[in-house]
Amino acid sequence: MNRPDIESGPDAGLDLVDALALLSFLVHDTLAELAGRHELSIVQTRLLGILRDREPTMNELGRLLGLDKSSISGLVDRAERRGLVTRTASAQDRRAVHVATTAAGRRLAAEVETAFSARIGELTAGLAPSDQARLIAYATAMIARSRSDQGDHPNLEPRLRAKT
Amino acid sequence: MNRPDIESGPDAGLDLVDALALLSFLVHDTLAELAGRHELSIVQTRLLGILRDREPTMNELGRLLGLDKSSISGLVDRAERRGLVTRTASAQDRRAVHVATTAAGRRLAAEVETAFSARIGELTAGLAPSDQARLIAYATAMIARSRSDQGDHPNLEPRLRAKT
DNA sequence: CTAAATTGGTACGTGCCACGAACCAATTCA
DNA sequence: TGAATTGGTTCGTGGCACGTACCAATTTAG
Repeated sequence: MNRPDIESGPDAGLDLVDALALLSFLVHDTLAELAGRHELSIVQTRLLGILRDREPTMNELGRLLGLDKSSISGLVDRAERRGLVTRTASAQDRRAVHVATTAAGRRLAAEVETAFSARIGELTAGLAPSDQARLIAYATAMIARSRSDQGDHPNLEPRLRAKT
Repeated sequence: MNRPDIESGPDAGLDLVDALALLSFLVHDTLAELAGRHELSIVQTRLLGILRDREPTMNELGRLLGLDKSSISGLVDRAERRGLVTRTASAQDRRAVHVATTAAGRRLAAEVETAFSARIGELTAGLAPSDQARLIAYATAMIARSRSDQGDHPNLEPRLRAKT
C-alpha cells in the first residue's frame, strides 16, 4: 500500500517493501547466476559453504539448511555423484553419516564466493563507506529481529557459510 | 574475505557481502513461507502479481519473469488448473494467447502481498523513518546499478507486481 | 536385561520449477 | 507465393522439496 502515484522511472518512488523485495531478488538472482556458471545451484553452493569448516551429519545438515532429511539425502547424493562431497561413517554412532567436501568441492565453492563478493562489490561501489556501514547495520538489525521474533527460522548462513 | 576474527554473536561483525546475502535469504524465505501458506510458490505469486494490472501474452510473461517460454507454459498450466488464471485468444494475432487472473487469483495474490508487507513492516519496525528512507535509497541505488551494468537482467517486479 | 520407543538415514512417489529440442500454426518477409 | 520468423505447446531431463514408509542402530523403560 501507499504506492505513490508519481512514478517517473522504473525504480522511482519505491516504498520499503518494494525496495527490499527487489534487492532480495537481485542478490538472489546474482548468486544463482554466478553459481550456475559452475553448474551449481544455490543450495549446492550453500551446502559446500557450510562444509568449508565442518563435517556435519546429515541430520545437522538438515537443520543448518532448514531442509527435511529426505531432501538432504538427495542433495548429498547429487553432490557426491559429482565428486564434490563424500559420506563417511561416524565413529560414535553407527547410524550416522558425516559429510565432507572434497578438494574439488572446496575449489568450486571458493570460486563462486569470490565471484559473488566481487559482484556485490560492484553493486555497492556507489555507496560511500559510511553508507555501506549503515546498510550493514540495517541488514543486521532486520536479521536479528527475525531471529528473536519466532526463533524457528532455518539457520541462515553468513555468506552461505559458517555460523557459530 | 576480510572476515573479522572477532565474532561474539551469530550476526556480529558481518561484512557487507554476508549481510546482504543474509538479508536476501531472509526476505526471500519470508515470502516463500507466506506464499506457501496459500499453497503458492514465489513464481506463482509473482505471476499473479504481474497479472494484477495487465493481460500479457505468454511471450511477454516470459520476458517479465525472465523465464523460457516452455517454463511459462507449465507455469500457466498449473495456475490455470487451479483456477487462478485464464488463457484467452488474442484478437490481433491468432497465434498469441493472453493470460489474465481470475477473481480467486487476485484474492490470493492480495492476501500474500498484505501478509508480506506486514512482515516486512515488523522486520523494519526498529528502524527510524530516516533510516528506512536511507535503506530504500541504498536498495534503489544497487538495483539501478545492476540495470545499467549489463541491462540483460530479467525484469524485476516491484513488490512482485507491476512495472512501467 | 530385554522389549519398546526413538533417532539417523535411505528409498520411493509426487509435484513444482527450469531448460532445450522438436514441432505446429500463424504471420511476416522477400 | 514460398521462405523465414514468431508464438505456443509438448516432451524429456534434472534439480529441489516434501511426506511416507521403511530399516538399522541406539536409547529408554519396565
